[in-house]
Amino acid sequence: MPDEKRNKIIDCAVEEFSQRDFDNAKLSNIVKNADIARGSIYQYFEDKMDLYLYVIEIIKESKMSYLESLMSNPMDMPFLDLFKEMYIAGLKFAIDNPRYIRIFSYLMNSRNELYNDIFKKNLDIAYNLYIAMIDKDKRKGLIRADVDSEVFAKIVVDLTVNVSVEELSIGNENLHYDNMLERITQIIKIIEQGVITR
Amino acid sequence: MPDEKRNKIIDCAVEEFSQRDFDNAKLSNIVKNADIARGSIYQYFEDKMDLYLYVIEIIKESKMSYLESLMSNPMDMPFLDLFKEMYIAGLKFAIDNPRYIRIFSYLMNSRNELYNDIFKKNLDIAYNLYIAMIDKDKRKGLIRADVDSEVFAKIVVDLTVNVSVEELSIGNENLHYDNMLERITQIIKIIEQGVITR
DNA sequence: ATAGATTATGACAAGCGTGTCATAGGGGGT
DNA sequence: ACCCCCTATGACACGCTTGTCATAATCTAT
Repeated sequence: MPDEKRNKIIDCAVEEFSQRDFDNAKLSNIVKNADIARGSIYQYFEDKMDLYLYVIEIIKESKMSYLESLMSNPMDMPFLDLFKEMYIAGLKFAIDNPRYIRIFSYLMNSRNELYNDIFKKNLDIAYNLYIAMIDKDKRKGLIRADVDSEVFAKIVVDLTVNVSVEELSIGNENLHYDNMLERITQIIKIIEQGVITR
Repeated sequence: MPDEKRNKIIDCAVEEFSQRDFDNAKLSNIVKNADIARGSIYQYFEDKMDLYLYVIEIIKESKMSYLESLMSNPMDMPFLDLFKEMYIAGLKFAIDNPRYIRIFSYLMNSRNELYNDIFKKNLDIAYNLYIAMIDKDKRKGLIRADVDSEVFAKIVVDLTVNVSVEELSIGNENLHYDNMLERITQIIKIIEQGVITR
């Protein structure tokens, strides 16, 4: 399990899976870049899928570390504050780990069972958490009672999902922290106040 | 070019491409379902990609027919009215053509050159049109001047893109017109008025 | 130094896909 | 009835991939 070589394999796997989706990623490229024999990979991993899942696990853990501080007690802050913090955390993660984002992007877009296992589940959890928080804010009088909680939560989920993935996968180079911070501020302003003249 | 058989091929191609992305779609399945010989397909189409692009073209035309009435003079109506109409048109298209939606979904998520050619270009056009319309509404006093036009346009594009694709690709069966109409009404309400207590 | 166990290697088998092509089949005109 | 042209056919060549496995190299313990 522990190994210098293992890490090289994983690094090259991350590189390959960030350039091609699972089906199109080639073990041959990975072994070539890692400078090992084809057979060696099977010393460390069951098969291609096993290697892939290992990479996914690493990414999930990394992403979690960015969100940890927020998730400790999410119900303590107003929903829109949490949204902003999560957006920013996701942004930092994306900036720090562009390869991870591309891998997630491919996975998210594959829409197969894997997607459901890894993503959909978490999005549903977030969606339901959001609804609960929105309802709490309604009771506190922070959010208007006539706003549809589910629709609002869905909008937020949609926007969150699109953040990093879209920016990076299009090969956008102007993903700078300050630009993005300005953008999330504007998004939240629109969500808070709406767009029409009052 | 004109043929009964050609239509059968196309129908089976639509079926196959709606179940698998381009790479995973198999010509073998198409010819099997169309009940023709493998070689026959090459009588009508250059290769797999040629067939695919033909299908994409059909879908684009179909989608256009749903949007046509709206696009005649889009600048005549307030932006949010146009957004609502487009959302509804997209919805009708999705309900009428679930297979087309899945094909588009796969393409949209592939994020390769093809995506850029077929999708990105159109989204950029829409995005810029939206910005122009938002600015016009600002001048008319319908939309507040302090709203960031680009961010607003981007939110709308994001939401529009996600409509049909997301609903259908997740295999959602509760994509009913009335539900969706209610939803877009709520979305627009949030965008118009915001969510915070005033 | 040596035996034995563990790990590395890369040629190769097996599978699966597309696109081809020699051959067969079908009209329509004479 | 015959010929000719055009379309249909499906076996097959070719390419590309993953995972295997006999063999070689390396390490470890005595």
